[in-house]
Formats: sequence, C-alpha cells, structure tokens
Amino acid sequence: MTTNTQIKQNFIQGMSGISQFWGFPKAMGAIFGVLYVSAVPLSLDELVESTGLTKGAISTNVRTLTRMGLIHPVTKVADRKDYYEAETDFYKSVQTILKGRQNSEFDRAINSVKESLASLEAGEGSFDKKERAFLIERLKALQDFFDAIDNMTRAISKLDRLGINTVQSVIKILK
Amino acid sequence: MTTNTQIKQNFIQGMSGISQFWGFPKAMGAIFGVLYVSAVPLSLDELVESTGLTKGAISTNVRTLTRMGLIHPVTKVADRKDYYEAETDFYKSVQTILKGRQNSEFDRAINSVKESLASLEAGEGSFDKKERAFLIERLKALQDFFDAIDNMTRAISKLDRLGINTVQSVIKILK
DNA sequence: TAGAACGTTTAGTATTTACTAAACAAAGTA
DNA sequence: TACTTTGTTTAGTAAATACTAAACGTTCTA
Repeated sequence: MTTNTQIKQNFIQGMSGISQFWGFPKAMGAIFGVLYVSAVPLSLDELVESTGLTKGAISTNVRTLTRMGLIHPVTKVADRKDYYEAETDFYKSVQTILKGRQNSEFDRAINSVKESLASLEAGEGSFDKKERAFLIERLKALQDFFDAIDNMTRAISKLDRLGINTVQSVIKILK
Repeated sequence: MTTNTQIKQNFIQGMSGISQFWGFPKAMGAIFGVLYVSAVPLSLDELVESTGLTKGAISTNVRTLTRMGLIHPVTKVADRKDYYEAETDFYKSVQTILKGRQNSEFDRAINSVKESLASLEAGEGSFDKKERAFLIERLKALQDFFDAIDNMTRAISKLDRLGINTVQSVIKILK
C-alpha cells in the first residue's frame, strides 16, 4: 500500500537527487520539493517540520532559492512570519538564474583567456613567429566558443517570455 | 616584463577557474590548458612536469577528460608511452558530453518524478479529489519542463555536425 | 522596558572530494 | 627470468562543503 506521505516523500527525494546532480545541496532540492507540492505557502518552521533540517539550514537554502527565483517570499498581513511558495514557471527561473550568472566567477575566469590573448597579440613574451601564431589561433578559437555560449545565455535571459513554445522552436531548428 | 611562461601560466590558471566553475576539479582544467597550448601531444610524465601534479592525479583526470572528448590519446609506434592532445572542436566535445549524460544519475532522479506522477494517476494514496488534481497538475508541469530539456540535449547530441553556424542560428531564433 | 517570536549568523562537526605517496600490474627488454 | 618502464589503483590526508546547535539581533507585544 502506498500512502500519501510515501508518494510525496518519493518525489521530494527525487528533487534532492536532481539538486545534487546540478551541483547544489541536496537540502535545497528537498526544500523546493516540499514547497512545490504544497498548495499553500509555508513558513520556516513548517519547513523545519517537514524536512527535518534545522532552522539555520532552511534559512540559508531558502535565501539562495529565492535568489535563483525558484521560490518566492510571501508576507501575510498581521503576521511577521515569512512564508515561501514555489515558482511554477520554470522557464522564468531559468532566466533569473542566467541573469544572475552575469559578472560572476565565470566571467572573471573567461577574462583571463582574453588577457592571455591580448598579451600575445601585443607582442609580449619572446615567442618565435610560428609559435605565437599557433597560440593566437588556439586562444581565439576558445574565445569564440565562450562568446557563443555567452551570446546564447544572454539571448535566453533577454527574452520577454521564455515558454515551452520558444523551447520547442529551438528544438525544431536543432533537428 | 611578461615572459612566455607567465602568459601560458595565466591562461592555464584561467582554465583551472573555468573548470572549477563548472564543477570539475581544478586540476582537470589545468591539464586541459597545458595540452591546449601545446603544439605536440604530451606524455603523462610531461604533464607531471608541467603541472606539478602527481602521476596518479594526472592519470585519473586524463581518463575523465578523454571520456568527455576534450582530449584524445595518441600512440606513437615503437613507444609505449601514451600521449595526449587537446580536442580543438569544442562543439564536438559538447556533443560527447551530452551523449555520455544519458542513463546517468540525472535520468534516475527524473524518473522518480515520473513514478510519483504515475502513482497519483493510478489513484494510489488517499488524497481527496481536489488535492490529487493539484498534485497531478504540478508534477505534470515539472515533467514537461524536464522533457523539454531532455529533448533539447538529445537534439544537440544527435546533430551530425554542431558547428558555430548552428549555434548562431539558434541564437538568432532566440533574439 | 521586559519578554517572546522570528530569522540570521557563527562556531564547530561530519561528510565528501581531490589530491599525494606508494604499492601494484602489465608488458617490454636484457 | 629478472629488471625497467610505463600506467593504474589504493590507502591515507588535506581542504572544501553543508549541515547542526546555539548565540545573537531585531521587531513586535504586553
């Protein structure tokens, strides 16, 4: 026999796994899962109750989930508890996440490729002509690749509405 | 004054950072970086030399780099050393990576969402009519999202040749 | 103003991860 | 057969990460 809690628990565990796969804490996926199968917004204490995590863990994970646009704070009048509800439009969350990626560690790292390339093109170092040409060619190819990815994410994050239709039209192009 | 090694070292460090950002070991990025700026394939011992890592670390990282299609083994006749060279077509590597993703932990996790949904639709548990409908709706939306992602990656990995042109046409659609 | 109700931050801990050092395996060479 | 040369695997370690427990700060209420 399958109970209500078993069904929900199975789902929540699945969300934990997905979270982990994408490099986020398991707890984050679990918190999102709980909120996603709840018809009403839940408070921190209710999340403590339903996940078994401590308030501290809930607090920090809820903050990053909010930053990623995967959940939203909800305030009730005459109630100073914070409540949270899951975002149901995942495409919207994807946009938020991609936008937040800007100016991050990623850009900093990519910039070092740009720097190396600039050094080479400015004639710095003492490479012989052939090696310099080789290195410039390689670094340029790499930068083109990064630029393509960057353009892709920029384009996605700038769409007014990234819905299932857009995704399907992209898939059609790819096929 | 900027020396040859400084320029290369700066690049290699950048690749370490990028590797780390994407959730891979820093060492992996460094190894790839070294191979990418080398005009000739390098042996394990040469990689030990140029990265400062131990043979063990090189061995394991080289293996996963090879699986991801980011580098390739090269064998020379009458020489039982293994040499490695960097793949220069990154779009090809992306395909390899996406292909390898199949049947992974990700699919397993996603499957648990499928299971939960199936339980609900089979009438398992003792949810009242309204709650069951609510849960089914939510889980369906989530599964649609995952399916879209899945289709997207499948489409990409099935392309005969994923080049800069394809990427640019996708970007055009998105804009 | 004292106390209660919340959420956040911090100090410490357990777990995971990526590495080193060294043993090991395989396969050629003397 | 013993010895070299190569790459892999393993046992142990150092560092990073994600959590718990508890202190703390803030804001509302009596």
